[in-house]
Formats: sequence, C-alpha cells, structure tokens
Amino acid sequence: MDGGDIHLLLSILADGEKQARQLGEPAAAADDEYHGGGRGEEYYRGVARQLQGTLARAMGVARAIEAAAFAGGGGGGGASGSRGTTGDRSDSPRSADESSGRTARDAAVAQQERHHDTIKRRKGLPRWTEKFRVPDASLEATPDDGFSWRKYGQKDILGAKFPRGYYRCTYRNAQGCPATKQVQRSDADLAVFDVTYQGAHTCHQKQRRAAAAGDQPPPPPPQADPSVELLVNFRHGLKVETNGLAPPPPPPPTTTTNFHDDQHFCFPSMPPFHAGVGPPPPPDDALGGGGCNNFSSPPFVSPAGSAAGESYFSMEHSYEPRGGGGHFVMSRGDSSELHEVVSAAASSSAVVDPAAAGGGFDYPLYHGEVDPHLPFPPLFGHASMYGQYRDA
DNA sequence: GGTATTTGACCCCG
DNA sequence: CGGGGTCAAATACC
Repeated sequence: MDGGDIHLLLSILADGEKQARQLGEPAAAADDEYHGGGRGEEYYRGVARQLQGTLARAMGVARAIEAAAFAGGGGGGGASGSRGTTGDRSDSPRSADESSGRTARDAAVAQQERHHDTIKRRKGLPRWTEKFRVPDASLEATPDDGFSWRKYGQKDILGAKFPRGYYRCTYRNAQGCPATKQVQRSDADLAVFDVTYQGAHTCHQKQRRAAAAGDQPPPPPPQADPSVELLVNFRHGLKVETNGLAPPPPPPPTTTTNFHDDQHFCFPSMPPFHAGVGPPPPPDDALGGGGCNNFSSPPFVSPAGSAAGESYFSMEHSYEPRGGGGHFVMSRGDSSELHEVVSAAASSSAVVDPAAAGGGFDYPLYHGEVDPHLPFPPLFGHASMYGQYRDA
C-alpha cells in the first residue's frame, strides 16, 4: 500500500506547494478565498496555518512510509484487510447463537489472531505524550486537539484517580487511520490531561466550522474579533501560569516542546508556531484533500461560552521512545509526571525552527516498525454498520 | 435510523 | 495472576 501512501503524500505536498505559493502571491490568492475584507495579516496567518497543517500531515505520512520501510523489509504478507472479521466472541449473554457455526473457542482464536495482529501493528507505531492543560479544572470535557476521535474504552488505572479513556480516530474504518490516543486526567492537577498519542493521522479530516458552530454558534463577529483578545488573554494567563510553575529555563533542546497554541493543532509534532490568532478558519482545503484541522472550538468550554477565553489549552509534548522505560516528559507544572528527560537525546534531531517549513517538527526521527501495509485498505464506501467493525 | 458512548468481558503481556 | 488495552453489545443521543 505504499503506493497509496506515497500518493497521499504527493497530494498533500501539492497542497503545501499551493499554499506556499499563496503566501508569496497574496494578490492572486486574495481573489479566491478570503473576501473577508481585512486581509493582510489574517490572510497570511490563515494560509500559514494551512501550510503548517499540510506540512504536518506530510510529515506524518512520510514518517509512516519511512517506518514501514525500515520495518518489514518489505516482505510481510499479512492478513491485513481483515478489519471487520470478528467472530462474535461470547462476550455477552446475548450471542446465544454462537453455538451454531463456530465454537466459542474458534471465535476466541480468531479474535486472538486479529488482536495479535493489531497489537503487533500498534507496537510499531510512534508514540508520544502531551499534556494538555485546561483552564478550568472543574469542567469535565477533555481537551480537543482538533481531530475527531471515537471513544472505544475506558479503564480505571491502578494508582490513578481518574479513569483512562481510550480513543481512536473516527476514520479508522473509513480511511484506515491508525491514530489512537489515551486520555488521562492527572490526579495531581485536575486541569491537566495526559494525552498519549499513538500513530499519526493518515486520514483526511476535513473539519469545518460547522462542527464548532454546533454548540453555541457565536457567529464570527464581523468586527474586532474577540478571539484575538481572548487569545491574548489566554496567552497572558498561560504565561503567568508558566512562570509561576517553573522558572523559565532555557527550553530543553530536546523533544519537549511546550507551546500554548491556539486552536489549530495538527500533528502532535506541531511546531511552536505562535501565529494564528483565530480568525474564522479559512476554508481549509483548497484542494479537497485538505489541511488539517485548524479551528475547532474545543469543547471544554461550556456551551455558555461565557469563558471563551478558556477554549484554549496549553500543552507539553514529549516523545516516548519505544521500549517504554524512558518516558520522558518535561513538564512545567506537575509534580506528578515530571520525569526526567533522558536518553532520547538522540531524537532531538528535530528541527525546532519555526522558520523551517512553517514548522519544525520536533518529532524525533522514528525508525520503528510499522505494518508495511497499513493505512489504506481500499475499502472506502461505507463505514457504518455500527455494531462496530464487523463484516456483514 | 444512524452515530457515538458506555460498560463488562476478553486477551496479551509482564 | 493482575494490569492495561481492546472489543462489542447495549444504550444514549441527535
């Protein structure tokens, strides 16, 4: 399926090129989108953000490809497509008819194999942790990184006060997106969420405003948008917080990044690109492919929206080398999860140069194994049939 | 009616 | 053996 990946990559890169061009020739671009009137700064930000997202996506895909290359040595035939093949496991009492056809054992075996397969696959996926800090700890909602996730489990974790939520990309079926994340609220600081991502998004998530508008659609006020102000406030507050919690030590040259970004957030490995104030997200994907996700009004704001300024979050970012052990997180704030940065140094290869490609990926090179044939099972078409993934 | 979440069981791994 | 991750039926939601 590399062909598919590469194709996707090319497509994304094409987007990027176009966007970059737009940055260079505002005049021309101005014609199409953004008739908002006040172009200029906002316009550039919008485009820059798109570009940023695009690059992030490209990086993600490229990484996957690279990983795949390193991984299997190309071989590996694997029962891949079997996404929906699940014998019904005698989970619940209802599957009474399990007696017919296959035995429970068979079902179990099948399940096992499949599971094993996924495990194997998962193991090779890049994994990193980020800390999201929400302004209001009392709120229940979890931070929204802009991607759409579907919760598939929750578990109480030993020693943790709060349960851990398991999510996977909504488009897992439709597009075979392998991304998953685990969200766990820190028991030390209610406002902090540890989010462990695994696997980069390979899906085309075209999210639009509409979604955000869903709850409390404060139609983008035509005039001095408050978002700017809010953002500023937010940043301000954040800064204070930051200072308060930890002396502003020279940012570790390593993987840890902490950026309080506003809305958009594309790949976990987002660059410290503090630019975009949030003007109504420009029509993202100009190429249909799309852009990442800029926008999104994080749901942890109460619909009341009164505290719109809180719709932002700050976060830490850390890469977790495989093998677990060292899970280095550099966080200002929490006493709880303040592991020391370790090894990994290697990884810092990262370019944390905002200038560089609108986004330095401070994402360490990843050379893991990844199922060579992964992302795009040609099964587009339908994804519904919700009993969940089953063929039928 | 289609989706997303909940929730208890199942499975793998340390 | 138990913890952690996932599955999938049931349920809630829109």
